[in-house]
Amino acid sequence: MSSRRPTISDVARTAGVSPSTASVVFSGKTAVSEATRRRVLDAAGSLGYTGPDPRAASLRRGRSGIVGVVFEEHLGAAFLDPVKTLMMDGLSDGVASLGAGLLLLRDRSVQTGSAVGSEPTLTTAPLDAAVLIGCSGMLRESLAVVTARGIPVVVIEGDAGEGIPKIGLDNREAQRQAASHLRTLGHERVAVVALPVRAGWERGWIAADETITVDVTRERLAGAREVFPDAPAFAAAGSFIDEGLAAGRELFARPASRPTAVIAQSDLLAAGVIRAAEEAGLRVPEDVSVTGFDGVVVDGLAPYELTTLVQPAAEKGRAAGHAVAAMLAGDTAASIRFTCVFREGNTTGPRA
Amino acid sequence: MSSRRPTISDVARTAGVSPSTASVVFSGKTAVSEATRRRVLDAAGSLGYTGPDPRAASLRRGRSGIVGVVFEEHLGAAFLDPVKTLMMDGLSDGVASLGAGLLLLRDRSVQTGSAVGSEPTLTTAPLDAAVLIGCSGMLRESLAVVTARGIPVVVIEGDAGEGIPKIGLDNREAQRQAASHLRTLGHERVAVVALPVRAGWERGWIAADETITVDVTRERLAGAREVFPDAPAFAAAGSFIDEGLAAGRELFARPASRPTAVIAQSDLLAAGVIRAAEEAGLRVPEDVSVTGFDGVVVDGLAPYELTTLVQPAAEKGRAAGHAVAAMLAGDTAASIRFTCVFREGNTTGPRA
DNA sequence: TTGTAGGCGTTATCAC
DNA sequence: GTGATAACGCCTACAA
Repeated sequence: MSSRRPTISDVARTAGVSPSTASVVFSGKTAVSEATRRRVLDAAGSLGYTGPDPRAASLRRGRSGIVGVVFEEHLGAAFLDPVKTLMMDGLSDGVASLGAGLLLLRDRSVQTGSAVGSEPTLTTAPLDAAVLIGCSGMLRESLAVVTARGIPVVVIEGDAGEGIPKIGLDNREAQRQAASHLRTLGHERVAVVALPVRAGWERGWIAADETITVDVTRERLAGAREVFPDAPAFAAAGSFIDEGLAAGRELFARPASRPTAVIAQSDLLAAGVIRAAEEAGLRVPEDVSVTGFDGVVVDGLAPYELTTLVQPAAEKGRAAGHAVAAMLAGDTAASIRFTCVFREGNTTGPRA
Repeated sequence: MSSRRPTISDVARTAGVSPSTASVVFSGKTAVSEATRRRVLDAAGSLGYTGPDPRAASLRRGRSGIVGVVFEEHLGAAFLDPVKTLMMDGLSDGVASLGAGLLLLRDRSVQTGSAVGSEPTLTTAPLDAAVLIGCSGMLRESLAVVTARGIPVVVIEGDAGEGIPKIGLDNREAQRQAASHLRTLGHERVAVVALPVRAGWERGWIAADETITVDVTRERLAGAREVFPDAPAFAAAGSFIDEGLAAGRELFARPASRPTAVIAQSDLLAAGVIRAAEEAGLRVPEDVSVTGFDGVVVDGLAPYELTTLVQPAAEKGRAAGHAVAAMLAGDTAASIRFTCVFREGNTTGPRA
């Protein structure tokens, strides 16, 4: 009935060896005679010692074995986004080689209204490294925190500036391909349904492109604008079917100005736009063509197969994991830019 | 160009105060005169000190602010399961009040083939508490590790035995309802498409019910058997549409023995079974009725609305979070059993 | 309000 | 192969 949990010293004492020897038995860093080893293990067993306290070990080692994954949004929202889901999958693979675990974190700036200092964050979590995801303006802030702490950082889909490895896509070029495809089909009145313009954005028309702080949104829009310089753009509040639906309703509201094609910046948005079209009595692709982005499987899109850009989401995560591992090993990690693959489905067709 | 990161002592020295005073400035545990406070903060700024090292702080405090979430499967698979996704959402809410973050962990027993001791696990992660999810046989092992470490633990969907709070569903009773519904419709030849029987299970017919180590699977099957004692059961290798498809093909292979109704233990499996039915030229629900379980939105199920049991997935997560918080506060947490709601869709109908 | 002292549990280093 | 020693960086009684 000891009042506290046994420590490695207790074990060592019981086994009749020094603490350092006992430590070595558990870490395996140095050879130990089989006899000693046995005695230590037995002592541990009889004392109910289950191994070194990770807190103490990580203080001593300077490593916690934890990689933070910073999401801008509410975690639930992150899980609901199929692209992020795939990325996490790859990321968990990527850091596994490192022997690290993933700690889910929300961005600081999102933690409004919560009790001061109670949240465990970028500032207070015992991280070996951090991966910032799907970033934007928030990025600057989180990045500042992390770099100030001297923690290696990798950014996925966002620009972090000098010396920060970033894993991204050829967003602009890819989106341009989709736009070209539409132009080839004869479309001229094209509208864009964009991802959020910045954190906390409410949906609405994008007035000035310069106000866009989210890199992905800006780049994809730029790609579309290369082909259709005057295409109006309506930004959603997030990558959800419902947001696409709302945006679509807006686009199809006035028959006179209705576009013959819509470039959605994500598959989920595209799915919503298609629903809005159906709602408005428009056929896809006969009356209106729709393109997506991501190449993920979408809910209830049944008869349709989106014309979209397939991105290697899981690969991005894996690459980020490897980059982190490299940095932790003292190497420098290079930025990587993945390429999207255009895939034609049945949601685009010749202009009516 | 100091060779190492500044510590709180460095800051204190620079500010001309004692380390403890500096510490207090950062923790806010005690009042500090505005002047001292300023000086300390200034010193910190000039030294590039970004706050207490979490590793040291957590050693000292005995708390890391991290709650482990243990998945049996590959993390990616967990993310692909909508039920788990919802649960994580609720869980992240639930522990937020605690000021803790979620560390994603894979179960020990699943880590086959990886380098020995390199993985950060239940054994080595600095956890304040753990939540075991969607458990089964693995549970015993993980549980042993965690309890041996003296870490508070909560189990979602699984039996952990004495004194371990568990968050679950009325699986058996709920599944019995669906079965009754089918019998009311006149069905007699009913088959069950079950969730995995144990970790690492390959799909196949369940020979003996006693071999089922996964609680959810066993309970739901028991519920179905209350109404259809002789219903054959085919267990999938996971809760995926493709698995349901494979199972369905098996069920519909021999016309002579084909069931008129299928009880699937998850909505995803049900969706797959429906596909298999279509493939076999069977109409749903005219030729074969199908019930699901979970009440989540399913991919491409378009014209169908599953007859299913809606479970409060997010609530379960939230409850687990609260339970963890309670235990950490020294209170005892009670087990909770949520109730599923039967929802009739258009995938069940009278026997042909 | 501020300072002093001691230890949280481990492990790296180096000598034996 | 084993042991003594010294941090790792912080926090919190308790004393002043």
